[in-house]
Amino acid sequence: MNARSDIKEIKNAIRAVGLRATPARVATLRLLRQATSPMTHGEVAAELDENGVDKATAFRNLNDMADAGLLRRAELGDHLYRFEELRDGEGEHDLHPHFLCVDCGSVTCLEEVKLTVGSRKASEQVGEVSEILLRGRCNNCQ
Amino acid sequence: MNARSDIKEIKNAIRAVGLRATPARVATLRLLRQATSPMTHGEVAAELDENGVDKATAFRNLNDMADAGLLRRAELGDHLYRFEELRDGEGEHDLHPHFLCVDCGSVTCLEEVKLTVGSRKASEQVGEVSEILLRGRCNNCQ
DNA sequence: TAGCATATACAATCTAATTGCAAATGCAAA
DNA sequence: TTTGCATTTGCAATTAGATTGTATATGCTA
Ligand SMILES: [Mn+2]
Ligand SMILES: [Mn+2]
Ligand SMILES: [Zn+2]
Ligand SMILES: [Zn+2]
Repeated sequence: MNARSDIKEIKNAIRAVGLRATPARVATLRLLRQATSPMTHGEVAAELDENGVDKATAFRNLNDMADAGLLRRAELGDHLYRFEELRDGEGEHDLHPHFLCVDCGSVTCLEEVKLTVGSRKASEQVGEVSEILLRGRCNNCQ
Repeated sequence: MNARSDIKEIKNAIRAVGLRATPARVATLRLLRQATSPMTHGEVAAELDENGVDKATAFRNLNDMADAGLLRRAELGDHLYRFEELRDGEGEHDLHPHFLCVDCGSVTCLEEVKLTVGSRKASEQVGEVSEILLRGRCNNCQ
């Protein structure tokens, strides 16, 4: 509810995956929880810079938390990494798709998007699909 | 049929989009026509390097031919650009999806993959989808 | 609260991609 | 065929995102 208990919860989440709950990591996860779409390393690093956190530290923390299974590191086809917290119970599989606007770079999480049965069969002949990405132009950019 | 007439045809294709048919460009398009999947800038540049073509030239040519509508510059979510010749009549829209193996980086062109009707509706609320990308692990990498 | 593995700051490094510019060249017009 | 000139090229420098090395600082457990 309040900021104090939020931070408690954030520290717990970080420790639960075997990492130390440092100020930089708490600030990172708090940022990502406030965000409505995945944030780039640059965006996260810029925010944490105001707290005196180095960008190498910011990036290492994002990668480490992703490796630990707390975050998802998404590559959306614009040569930037983006990070979002994994929903409770969302594993490496059943990751939700994203939409990236190639004009403005905005990202939308798409919970319900799926392939047709035929498409799923066709793609499974090639390999095991773990991620679906849509690209195009968002409504603001039409 | 033979190499001679192939090269004629390649030169024609390059000139048809308003560009000069230089040796570097002919070699580039010939490479892409032989390839079975889109090639990265690095792959193209490495081949052309043997002909004494500079990588900046290779990249400029790939970008210029893509801007001219002769090639497609695809971003498949691994921070590399890949290039493939546009099929005859394949415009900016109706581009076929790709599958990228996150392990070995291999790419497969998927002609038939589509979204379910519901998914298409859901994604159109966000914007106009022009590209679909699947990521996962190919059969070789399971 | 002491000990130590983990995490941090700061600087250096890596790779893909791009740019500036003078010299070279494709090609259309003469 | 030759000429004129815009386009293209080679080469070197640069940019930007991401990563790494390392000495110091700190979270956390005992
Ligand atoms: Mn998301
Ligand atoms: Mn393709
Ligand atoms: Zn947009
Ligand atoms: Zn593979």
